Amino acid sequence: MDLEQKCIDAGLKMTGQRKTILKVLDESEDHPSVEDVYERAKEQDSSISMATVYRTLNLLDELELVVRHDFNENFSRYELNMAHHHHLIDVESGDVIEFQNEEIEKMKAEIARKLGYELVECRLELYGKKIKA
Amino acid sequence: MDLEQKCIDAGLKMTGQRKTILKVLDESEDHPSVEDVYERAKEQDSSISMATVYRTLNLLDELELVVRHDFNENFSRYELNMAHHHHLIDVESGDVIEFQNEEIEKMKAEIARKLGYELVECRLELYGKKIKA
DNA sequence: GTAGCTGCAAACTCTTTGCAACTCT
DNA sequence: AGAGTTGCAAAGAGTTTGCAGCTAC
Repeated sequence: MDLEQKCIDAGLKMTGQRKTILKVLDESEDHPSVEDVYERAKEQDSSISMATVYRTLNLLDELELVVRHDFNENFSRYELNMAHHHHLIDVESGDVIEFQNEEIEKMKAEIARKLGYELVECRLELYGKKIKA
Repeated sequence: MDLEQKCIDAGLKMTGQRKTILKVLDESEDHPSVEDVYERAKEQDSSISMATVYRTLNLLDELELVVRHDFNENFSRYELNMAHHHHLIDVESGDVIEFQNEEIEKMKAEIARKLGYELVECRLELYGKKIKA
């Protein structure tokens, strides 16, 4: 099921601006900031406003179609909520690498359970320096 | 308290305000926001200003005497940089529980290494719901 | 037709900063 | 004495919101 359909199912109107923003997110291979999304959306629809980008990203976040990140910056970054994964941030270049690890997933749930909690969500971010070959 | 000594060693002047803020941090068992630190510091020195609290926390962060957190809120929380640990945040009450896990520590470093990185830092936060007994 | 959406600008929140006065060393 | 620190108020950055007009359904 595609993104637009999920929005419609959630009761959202499929306006041109929303289509544009969804397209931008879908085409982004990185983790764009709100500003980034705004810039990219403007290329396709120059009348789009920052307020709409904020409102739309907040809606998508509530619907959990998008994941909001905060990589120790003073603004948010977004990405589509696809396969569950974590991030390694290159402290020198700012590059973001995605990874998954089954063992860690199990361990997280296990730790939460031992503390008397059911794991709802989690953030794991590694910050590293590239090893020179 | 060798916190003060560490600050002096770093070349900071030990002003009354800084002593107060260090004391507040040392006595806090939670993860106070800047506002919290300010309120608690004001109880001991009513003339202290928000600007000084911000400036001091930023300095302590640079000296790595303090760790800045951002638990998906739109403001920062701080705690003294003591033993390395992670946090489980109760999504219903906002309570923060600290934990450590050797196995996860090893795995983190291992994952980073496999991706060609030397682990410099890391954030692991679990968000959970209390399991009713 | 109307509930919901949009752009604009103003407002808000958290944080930083310029400046003149003050204080630790 | 002098460099560093402070409080104040103003400025900044990121984000939210009230409103009047517009649009998808």
